[in-house]
Amino acid sequence: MSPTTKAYEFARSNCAVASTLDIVGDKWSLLVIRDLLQGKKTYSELLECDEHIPTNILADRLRRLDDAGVIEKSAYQQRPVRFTYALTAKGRDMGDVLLALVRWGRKHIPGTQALDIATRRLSASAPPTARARNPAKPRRE
Amino acid sequence: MSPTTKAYEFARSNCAVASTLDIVGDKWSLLVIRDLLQGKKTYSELLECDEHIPTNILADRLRRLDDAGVIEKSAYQQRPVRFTYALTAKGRDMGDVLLALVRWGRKHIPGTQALDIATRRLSASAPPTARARNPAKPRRE
DNA sequence: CACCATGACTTGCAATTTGCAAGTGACAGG
DNA sequence: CCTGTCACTTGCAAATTGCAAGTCATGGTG
Repeated sequence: MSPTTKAYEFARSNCAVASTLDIVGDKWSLLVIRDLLQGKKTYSELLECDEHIPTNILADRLRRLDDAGVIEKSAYQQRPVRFTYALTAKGRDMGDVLLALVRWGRKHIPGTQALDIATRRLSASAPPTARARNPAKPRRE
Repeated sequence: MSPTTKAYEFARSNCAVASTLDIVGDKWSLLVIRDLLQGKKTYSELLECDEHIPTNILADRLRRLDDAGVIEKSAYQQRPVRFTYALTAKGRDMGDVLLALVRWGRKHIPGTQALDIATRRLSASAPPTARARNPAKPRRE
């Protein structure tokens, strides 16, 4: 078996939040879902995200999300075989989580941008986030 | 300085989702916020969650969340000094993210329970989650 | 045919981060 | 003095990340 991850095999508790985090609770999964929601389809497109996801991590996350039934992998051509990744209905429902994250980020982290899809649905809320004082702690030494 | 974490020092991109995940994008942070939202206040109360958070991880997450301005630590008594942790307004706004996660979990992961607060706000949606077939992959060998 | 190019990954490996167990420091009570 | 509680810290081994480089199938070009 691959040396990359075998974790998330069973739930930490029956709490809906904890169980959901068992699936997408890491720094990358939701970004992959974000990109798929925005129309990216292939491995190489997903690899080019602004956050520079490492290729082995992307392969691992796609595997996990596929296992969890959040996305679906399918070949769109043979010779040479090439794949497409797409969200399932289950995955598309993550859109609400993404939207909540965007709203929070736009409201509390100065200088952050919304997603294209989110922008359309966010319409009137919050101006272009005026770069200003961030109420974060002065950093403990 | 402590050997526990120094990461999350700068944003991976200006995307609101990515920036928010830089703060709460791990398996534990949102569970701590969940518990604070549900009324837990002290370190030892937080330590007793169903998911068994390791004590060093809890200490680290509280430090991070405090640095990020999501929670606030304050002494509620001297001699001996004892602390209370509470969400700031910024932290309370994470409630929407939690709610989205609960809704997704309840809808797509059989056998999961909602939070107390969420239950009140979730009222009519979805029955007590009828334990049934989970459309997850049959596990690649 | 030789050579370069894609697309989609895998492998190696060092640097972080987890997770578990045990230890510490400041008191309070008996 | 001994035991207990709260709030953490330390030590490590094990798991996960992140970076660079390699692989494999096939297609195109000269």
